[in-house]
Amino acid sequence: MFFAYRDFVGDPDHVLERYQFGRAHHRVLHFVFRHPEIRVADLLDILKITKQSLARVLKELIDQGFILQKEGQVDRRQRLLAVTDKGKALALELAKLQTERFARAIAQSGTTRDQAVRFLYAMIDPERREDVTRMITQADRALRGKER
Amino acid sequence: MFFAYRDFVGDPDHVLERYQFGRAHHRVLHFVFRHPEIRVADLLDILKITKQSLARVLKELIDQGFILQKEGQVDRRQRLLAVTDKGKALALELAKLQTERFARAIAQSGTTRDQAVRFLYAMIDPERREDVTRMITQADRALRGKER
DNA sequence: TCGAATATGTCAACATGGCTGACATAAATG
DNA sequence: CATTTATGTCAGCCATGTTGACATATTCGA
Repeated sequence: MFFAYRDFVGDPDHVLERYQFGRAHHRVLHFVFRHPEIRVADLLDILKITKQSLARVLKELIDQGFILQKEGQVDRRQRLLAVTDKGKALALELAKLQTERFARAIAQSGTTRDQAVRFLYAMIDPERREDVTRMITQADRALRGKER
Repeated sequence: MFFAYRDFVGDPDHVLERYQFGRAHHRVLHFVFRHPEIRVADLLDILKITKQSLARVLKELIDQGFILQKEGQVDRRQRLLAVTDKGKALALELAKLQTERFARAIAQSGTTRDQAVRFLYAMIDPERREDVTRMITQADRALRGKER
């Protein structure tokens, strides 16, 4: 698990160096990409970090034009986050590396995609699985928000 | 993968707090446990960190009596590392948490242990897989060393 | 046997990405 | 209008990684 994860995050790490970014930037970019118009508070909730930690990383992503903020129309206190075209391109480039590794691993191991996914999912704390599903499938508060 | 790994290392993290240890200590303890009489250089090679980074963590593990050093008989420059009984107990306690999670995940996902292992293995960079196997199976330079 | 290479330790400075606490501002809400 | 909420920001701390430089003991090769 340790080595699999190390190499899994290794591919993106190389690309991120080009922009002087680290893994923290990747995570932020990823979830903002998956959740257009996400609120800062919800992003913090997903990442389980403090807003002070997020601030530094987010600022760099915004400064370099990968993410932009806009005022919420409904609630103007909110700064809704979304990736720019540039951000989308990078997010996709990074995701591609990881999904390719994943696909290769499945092919080489003779497992099915479904089994691998179910196994990884089952490694997560039971009480967190639902939350994780929501985060991944982005059937998120972009939708839930509208019901509020 | 991100969430699975996060929770996978989460269990040990709680236990390690008791001793004011972090993940770095866990990794060192784990590999020293798996490789009795490992040389410092080989440990650095496994962990892929610098000796300065290792030094701090290792010192704490030695000071608190989890690991001990002894002079190599063959080469007296070497400081061979091994866990104490106390270190063994902690290593086993931590390993138990993770193997239990692993076993549960396998049972719940309907995958076989073999498939899950092969999948994780296949996630590793092909050129590193052999090394990783050696590290895990501890058919290590404890043996290889004798051939030198 | 002596000089070079090796194994390890250690000092100092620095980067990254977490953390806490405190406080500011603007907007929403009861 | 007072309070709560969403966000931002300042300042300092911690863990764990990095590089570079240098010290010491020991082994090894010419």
